[in-house]
Amino acid sequence: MLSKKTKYAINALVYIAKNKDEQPISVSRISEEQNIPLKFLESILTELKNARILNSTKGKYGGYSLNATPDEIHMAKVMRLFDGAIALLPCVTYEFYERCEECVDEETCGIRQIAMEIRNETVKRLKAATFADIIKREKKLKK
Amino acid sequence: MLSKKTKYAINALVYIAKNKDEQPISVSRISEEQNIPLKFLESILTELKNARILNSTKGKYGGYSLNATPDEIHMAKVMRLFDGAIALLPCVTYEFYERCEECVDEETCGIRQIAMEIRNETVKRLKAATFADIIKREKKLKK
DNA sequence: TTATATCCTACTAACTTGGTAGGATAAATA
DNA sequence: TATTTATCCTACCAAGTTAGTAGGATATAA
Repeated sequence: MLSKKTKYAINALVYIAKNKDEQPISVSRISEEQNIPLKFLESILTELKNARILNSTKGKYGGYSLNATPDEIHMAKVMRLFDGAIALLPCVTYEFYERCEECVDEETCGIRQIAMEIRNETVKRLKAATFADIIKREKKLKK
Repeated sequence: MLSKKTKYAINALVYIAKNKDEQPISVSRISEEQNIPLKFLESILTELKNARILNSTKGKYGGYSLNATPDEIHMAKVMRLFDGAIALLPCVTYEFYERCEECVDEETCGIRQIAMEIRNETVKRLKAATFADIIKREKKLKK
């Protein structure tokens, strides 16, 4: 399950991407429009900025803007940032690899292969889910 | 990520399935062979029994045995029992459905479709991952 | 100088995870 | 029938995570 943090981040990013003509957009505006607690959202956007997914400008009329085009940012990136590994087992993750403590022998583990197949399929789809794609899907559904 | 509980459960079930000629198998034997804390394993096997995945026989020479053939029990069942929903969003799970609080409009949500596609693919693979299949894979890897 | 932004540090309540402790109950066998 | 060896059942607990809140420092446009 995605954490609230990840879901808030995705909603905020979709909102910023949709309103790209009015960037930068302030935290308070996003908070009101998307119903996300202000202070919590603040910390989320700071993390997105530190991960170079967003840019920030301080001071009056400041706020956040995308640091790339919507087709360059995808769900896998956001999920990894806030929730960590995507895979079912730590021994099949690429960016967060760790041995499975419960595992007697990684090489002959019967569920490792299965977890790897699921991971590959899932990551492929999450990388295809760019914010451009998400917005396209929303528009299609609204018709 | 799978919880330790789920991983212990899978390891215990694989062990019981592999040694089906010696059933019932006691908690203490599984605990020693698979390096799972005794009391914790006890509670796990009780849950598996309540879910009718295992049978138990009390008293001397008692223990646990499978309540079905290894090709009838799969990973999806065990994961749902201990970790709950498999999907990324509560609004696309079949057995644990809930509205997404953060969602403004479920019908036009751009990430719901994506989550549903991933869920379908993942569940399909987890249902194919029966204990017969897991053991087959292990044997193949040991060669 | 003032209004309005982000930035930064610290705290916290509630929940989940990964266990442990201790005894009640049931059945096989001597 | 007593003993041994299982499961069954209730209660507890430490550590970590999640979803926030509080309060002020800092930067910038007008």
